Amino acid sequence: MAKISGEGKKAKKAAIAQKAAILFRKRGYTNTSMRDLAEALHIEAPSLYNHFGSKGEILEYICANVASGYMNHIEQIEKSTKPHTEKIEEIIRYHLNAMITDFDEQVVTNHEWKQLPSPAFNKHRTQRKQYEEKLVALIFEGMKKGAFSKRNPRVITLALLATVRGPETWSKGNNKISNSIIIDDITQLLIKGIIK
Amino acid sequence: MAKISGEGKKAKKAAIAQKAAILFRKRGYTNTSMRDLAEALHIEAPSLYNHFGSKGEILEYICANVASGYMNHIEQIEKSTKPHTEKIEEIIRYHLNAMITDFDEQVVTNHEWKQLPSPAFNKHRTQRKQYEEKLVALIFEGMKKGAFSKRNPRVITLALLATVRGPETWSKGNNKISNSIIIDDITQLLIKGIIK
DNA sequence: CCTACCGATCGGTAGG
DNA sequence: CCTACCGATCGGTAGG
Repeated sequence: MAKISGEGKKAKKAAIAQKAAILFRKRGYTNTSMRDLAEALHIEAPSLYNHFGSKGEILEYICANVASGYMNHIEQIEKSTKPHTEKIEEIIRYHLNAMITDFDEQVVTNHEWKQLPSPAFNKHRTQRKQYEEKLVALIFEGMKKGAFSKRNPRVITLALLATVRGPETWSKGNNKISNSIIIDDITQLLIKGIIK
Repeated sequence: MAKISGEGKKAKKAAIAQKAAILFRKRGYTNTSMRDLAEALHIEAPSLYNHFGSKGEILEYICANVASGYMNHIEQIEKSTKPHTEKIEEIIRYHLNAMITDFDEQVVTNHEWKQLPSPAFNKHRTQRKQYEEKLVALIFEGMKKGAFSKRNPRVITLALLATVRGPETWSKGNNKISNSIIIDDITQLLIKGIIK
């Protein structure tokens, strides 16, 4: 008798979400039907509803995972006593590394989170706002301490967050460039631009 | 008797595309139906087909306008004899200014160009690639001349293009920040990061 | 620019 | 996990 709940169920759920992330990234969330996703998993569309209550819940699963990764990381950074330049550098590297290693989930979250169903949408939006505020505070502190050039801390924060999304648009042809060069060059560009 | 062709026709076409850009940006291209667009224009959906052959042609109209703006600008820059730092600064400022003044069209083009119908898709992709190559060349020259820090020119190009898209994600709440601060702070961040 | 309408496809449910 | 199926909505056409 096969297990119908527990570990097997959770693993199947994760497998569905992983495949969904690939399709959602390639074709977009709205352009990917539950039939497309089912076909990629070699099952029929209604079977998906044994694992997720709706299409929106699959997106929610993906976005929540990504968001909690970022929140956990920045909370760790806040606790540390490192200089601000190092803190910002670690955050930049976390973003770039996440973008490269969890490419599909990251891109889908950034592009499609506004299509999250209602309660999940508000929760996710709040998390993004909280993350942004933590980063603004870190950058503002660095400016006050004289480590960073004095500019509008919110503009710098949003520019940093935009830059670090760069690998999103990388085409296959650019993949000749190694991950470490991508991470190092972008990190240095940003740090050099931010510090005094 | 109303004119049924010429200037009036062209103006109506532009008006449809402008409204479409607003809706496509807010809800996404796929999530905006021809009925939604028609309603916003106070006409019936089938009437739209007197101005555009398909939904895809509306997207094509928007993306082609944006693309030609960028191509014309960089070709002007290539012709000039200014130092490389000034050239790059002008390009950065063009991007930021375009993003702020043609917000909807710019965001829609960046987010939805991959949904362009087949011939337009290939044309637009080629234009983006050409633009990218021109920018890589400019940055590589600047590095060779010793004006810019030596890094992978393609990584720097793609990071620059990502950064300059920052205002895309600006929320209304951040609009307390003036456009000139946004443009100046991001330009300075990037130039400082790029130069030697 | 409108009314009337079509075939295709969608997310999701019933029932097993 | 499947078959059978539904109501809603979509892009687009016919014909005026």
